[in-house]
Amino acid sequence: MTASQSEPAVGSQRSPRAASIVAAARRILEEEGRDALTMRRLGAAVGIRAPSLYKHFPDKSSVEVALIEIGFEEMADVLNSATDLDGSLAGLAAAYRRYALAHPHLYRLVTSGPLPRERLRPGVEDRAAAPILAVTGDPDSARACWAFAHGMVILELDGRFPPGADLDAAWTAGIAAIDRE
Amino acid sequence: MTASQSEPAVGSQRSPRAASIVAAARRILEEEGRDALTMRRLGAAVGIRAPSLYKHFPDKSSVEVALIEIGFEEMADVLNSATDLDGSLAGLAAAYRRYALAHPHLYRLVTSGPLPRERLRPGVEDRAAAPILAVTGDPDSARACWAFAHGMVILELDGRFPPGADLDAAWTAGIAAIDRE
DNA sequence: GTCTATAGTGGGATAGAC
DNA sequence: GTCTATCCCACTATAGAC
Repeated sequence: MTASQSEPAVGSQRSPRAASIVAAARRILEEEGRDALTMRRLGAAVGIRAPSLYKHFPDKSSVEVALIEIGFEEMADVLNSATDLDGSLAGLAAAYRRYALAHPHLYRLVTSGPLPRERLRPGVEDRAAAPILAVTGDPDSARACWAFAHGMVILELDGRFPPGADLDAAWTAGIAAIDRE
Repeated sequence: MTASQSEPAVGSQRSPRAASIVAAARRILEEEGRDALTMRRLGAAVGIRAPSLYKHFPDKSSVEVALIEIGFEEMADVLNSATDLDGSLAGLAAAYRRYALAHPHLYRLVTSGPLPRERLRPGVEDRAAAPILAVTGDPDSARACWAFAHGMVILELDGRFPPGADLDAAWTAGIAAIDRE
């Protein structure tokens, strides 16, 4: 603990300027999607020119990595809270879905495509996964459970279910199956 | 039936030139991924300049739509064959996974992001979904089942499971849960 | 730490000649 | 149906002045 002031754990260890850049990046991502997050757009959002951003971050992917870490941390918080309140698989699943639907573009950034694991702060990914493992018991069931939840969410976000589909019922059916374990 | 010769159902209703363009597009997609599929690259693969492609397709997305239709049709074939041979959920799931892993980039194109349903030949999507519905019985379970399978596949393709994860075991755990229904 | 200027790359698509 | 020439766009990133 070398920090001289209390501060949010998230985004850690950076200058205030860098923190405001990450905050702006998050705003752009969440409001307009991943393609809208460009260095020009990000510079404009924070009030400087794109090239100046490179004084704070070595490249664009470093900004994205910061966002991915935030997403994992928030997911960990959300799932831990759900477990504390409820303890049921259904409660955990509902919390997972709620977070993903509330932050679709951040969820996508965190869960889709290759993950630069070596650039993440250690343990960040595991802390988000822990609540699922805790409720299912074994790792294989946890992975199956996560795959189900991720599949449901990403198909919903992508509009892949038929227009009239009852997704609550599909979630319930899936959870019931797992729970019968 | 107005066709005067026997022909593969796939890619249908187009000039031979257009068919060869789609074939080349598929090759590029499968071998190098979606980003590699550009009009310049596609023209080169088929031996003409990019602008000439626009005599055969109105735009790039039309080529992609043709590929999506092919993907759906092949998936329908694969799942129907699995059902005919076996009839078990496990057999169906294995066929689903096998096809996706054999054609990762095509699978992604078909199942990820927004789907231009109105541009697809009618029924193409439903025919791929039918075998899953047939084995699960009700639509809610079918959607849960599909979400599980898609989640497992896409997380595997994206390298999202931990390096040592036993994915066969995770599949088995998920299928066992659904089967206990 | 900010700027301007710019390099370098690549993309989709159109016009008009042949 | 193919070509050349070209437009217009957008992006990441760097150089060098201030």
